[in-house]
Amino acid sequence: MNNKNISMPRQVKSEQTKKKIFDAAVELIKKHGFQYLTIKNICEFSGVSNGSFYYYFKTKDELLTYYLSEVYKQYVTQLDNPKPQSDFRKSILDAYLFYGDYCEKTGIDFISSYYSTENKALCRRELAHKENAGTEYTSIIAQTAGDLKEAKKNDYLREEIDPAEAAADICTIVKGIIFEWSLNDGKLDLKETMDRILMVYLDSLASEKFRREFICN
Amino acid sequence: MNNKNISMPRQVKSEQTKKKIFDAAVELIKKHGFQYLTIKNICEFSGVSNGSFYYYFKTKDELLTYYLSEVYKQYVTQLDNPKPQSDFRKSILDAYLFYGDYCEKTGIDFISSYYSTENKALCRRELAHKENAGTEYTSIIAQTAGDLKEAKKNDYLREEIDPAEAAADICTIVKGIIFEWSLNDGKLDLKETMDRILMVYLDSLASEKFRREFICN
Amino acid sequence: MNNKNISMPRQVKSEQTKKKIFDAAVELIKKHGFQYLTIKNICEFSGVSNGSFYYYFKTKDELLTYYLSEVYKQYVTQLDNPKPQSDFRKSILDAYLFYGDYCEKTGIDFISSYYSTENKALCRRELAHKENAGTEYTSIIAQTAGDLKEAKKNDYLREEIDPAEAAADICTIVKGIIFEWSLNDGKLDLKETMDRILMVYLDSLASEKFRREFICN
Amino acid sequence: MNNKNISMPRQVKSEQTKKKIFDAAVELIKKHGFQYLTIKNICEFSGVSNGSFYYYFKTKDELLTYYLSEVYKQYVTQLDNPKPQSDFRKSILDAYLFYGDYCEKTGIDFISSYYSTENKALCRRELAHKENAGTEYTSIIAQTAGDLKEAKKNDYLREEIDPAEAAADICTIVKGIIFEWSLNDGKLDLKETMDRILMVYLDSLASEKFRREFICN
DNA sequence: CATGAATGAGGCTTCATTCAT
DNA sequence: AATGAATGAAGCCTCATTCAT
Repeated sequence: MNNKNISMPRQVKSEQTKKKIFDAAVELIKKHGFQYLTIKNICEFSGVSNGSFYYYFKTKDELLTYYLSEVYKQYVTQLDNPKPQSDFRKSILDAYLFYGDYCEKTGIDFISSYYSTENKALCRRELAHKENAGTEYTSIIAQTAGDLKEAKKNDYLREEIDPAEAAADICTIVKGIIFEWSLNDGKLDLKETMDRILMVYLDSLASEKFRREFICN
Repeated sequence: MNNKNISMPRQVKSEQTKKKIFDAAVELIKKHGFQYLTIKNICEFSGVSNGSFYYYFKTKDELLTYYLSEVYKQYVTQLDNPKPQSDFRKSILDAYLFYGDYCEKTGIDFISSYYSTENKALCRRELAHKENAGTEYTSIIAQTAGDLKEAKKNDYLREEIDPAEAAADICTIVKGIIFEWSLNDGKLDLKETMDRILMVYLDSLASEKFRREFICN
Repeated sequence: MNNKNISMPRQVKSEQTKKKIFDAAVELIKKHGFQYLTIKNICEFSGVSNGSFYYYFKTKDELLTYYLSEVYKQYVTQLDNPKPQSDFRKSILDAYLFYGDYCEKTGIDFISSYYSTENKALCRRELAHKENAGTEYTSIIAQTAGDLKEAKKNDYLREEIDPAEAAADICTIVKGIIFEWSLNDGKLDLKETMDRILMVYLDSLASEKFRREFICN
Repeated sequence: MNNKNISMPRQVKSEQTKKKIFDAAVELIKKHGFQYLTIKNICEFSGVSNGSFYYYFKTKDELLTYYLSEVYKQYVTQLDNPKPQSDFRKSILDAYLFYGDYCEKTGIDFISSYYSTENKALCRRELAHKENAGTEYTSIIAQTAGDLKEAKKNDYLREEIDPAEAAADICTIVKGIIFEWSLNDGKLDLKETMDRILMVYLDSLASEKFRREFICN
């Protein structure tokens, strides 16, 4: 088909096929929703045979898992450059705004289908037992927890706040926001809503000391 | 079959059959989840024939629509008695704890299936245009908004807070909590999580005046 | 299709459909072997839709179970007239010769396919746990055991022989004979072989008293 | 990969690969049964590529054919040392108990799969016409027949018994036992059952003279 | 010799829906 | 009103085999 065929090493071509399958799946969900994500459709759409699909993915679920890891990789890559910030609220908010950005780019349709209560990939408890744990959320939660611990060390957090728990709770809130965004078919400013809700919540975590230093009055 | 058949007016018996189907559907979802809600199962469970099902409901979707409106009716009935409270936080929290209670009683399986991004019944925007608008949430949001407006009137809310918007945001947060609860298959203390997250958020809405009067130090 | 269609009651037609499926399955095995017994083939061959197959049989295995019960019914019917015999050897032999006859009529091809170690329908242990236990063998074994018990009561059996166990062992031997018959594609006189082997075995069960009365010298 | 590659003649390495495939197949059947014997599994288990498999075996069936001849070779080797015994019953029983032992060691799964009416390797009639005639059974039958002939020469057998036929019949009975053992997934004491059934049968072959000399009373 | 990507027919099962009775 | 037999598209997955490299 293309001029690369001549010299393309096997490995590269193989990866391309897997990518074709993956891309087809993403497109299919974006355009038609989760319920259209059938093996047959994936194969037709990607121009790959049924057998090939199962050559690359042992099962349909494995495709989803693969999706997660890919998202995670991309996420981590862009996140490599940490931006140390003194205001823990900003730092946390930024992380989630980045994720919100990703959601918007991925498209409302895909995210909408992806946010199913049956999609255990969204649930850290389930994934905790698997080796390939580490989804978008586990990563962000870890970062958030780090930020909160740092803040606590500096007495910027109210005493009774447990950084780890609060990090998980923030994640839960974000799920609510994205769920709502999906319900409203994107007719909701995702990042603005995140900003508003999270800021109210995060403000509440701050200690008096933090208030004096950062919020002034 | 039974002696009631003789004297029962047609219409009544008809309604009864419809109810049998409906009840079976509810039970089925509660006990086994949405994915078990097949026509065959409904018929077996309700003791009604396949053909009868399609006499009362043109399609499976029609049953679901009917289901939603019925659940809502029952819910509203129980909510009629409002309990005025001076601490807006408690008032709002109570409303949602009541809802959490309802969720727990309804069962994780049903709720889990119900919380789909495709279930527009959860989305106020969509329903605003329909006659049967007003789901569980529109009701609680309205109440919450009322509470917040009342609070604002008494200067218990920070100036920049918009009661209506905050009410909606709280609802979004709650969705996140229930979504998380579903993802974790109920292995999460729903009401405790609500309490924890909402209290942090609601605290943040309160004005200095409110703090002095209710939180003391 | 046929003139019966007009007045044929539902129930009858339903049974006919089930029979069509069943007959198709039997024919298919006879003509092409077990490996051709696929749902698709059954449906095409019987002119019944895929859905109908699953309306009558929950699963492919259920079809086989059904086969067993049918065989059993026929068997029992023909066996209704018991023939009391003083020589337990003859009585037992007759029962198995009858079964051998049935096998021959059913056809070597079907029996050959049917006698698979994977066909748990042939295994009494497995069936013992099911309600619909009672296959061809359980019935014959029961009868044989009865004959042997009766013989023992009359001191026609050697002391150390356990009637129940011996009945089961005879059944095992018969399986061996039919297996061999199948291996040889029927080029083996089934009933003669049964006669020869079983007689040797049964002779050995007899007591001295039996020998004196029945075998003379 | 390893240093042996350098000096190993091509042919040897070739044979090694074929052996690896073969060994993997044997192991696979022993451990997981015939239904696990897929090309994919063989390749994964043997560490040989899919393509290599088809280099050495034109088809899956060719592997099975190869398998049969190999197993037979090994079996015969172990049987070379005959043990002369005066009691023909013991001699024959021992031979089959040895075979039973072999079956147990080979594993219920393989034997279960192997005992198919389609496996003509089990049928002496078929094999008589082929070059590679002589399976496990032809060997044991020959030995048994020899034992019986010897017994007949000494007047230890009832007159009407045909040694060759009886030898074949014993083999048939054993097939029945192994078939039953397979049906019961090995939950049957194979050798005990062999002992019990064969002894009853063999007893019946014995002449009065034999009884007087060996069984005493 | 060796590799492994690619194929596609075929297997079993589920399910919403239609329609004659 | 009620029944239940009949339908067939669709779903996921397995597997022996081929072929370019």
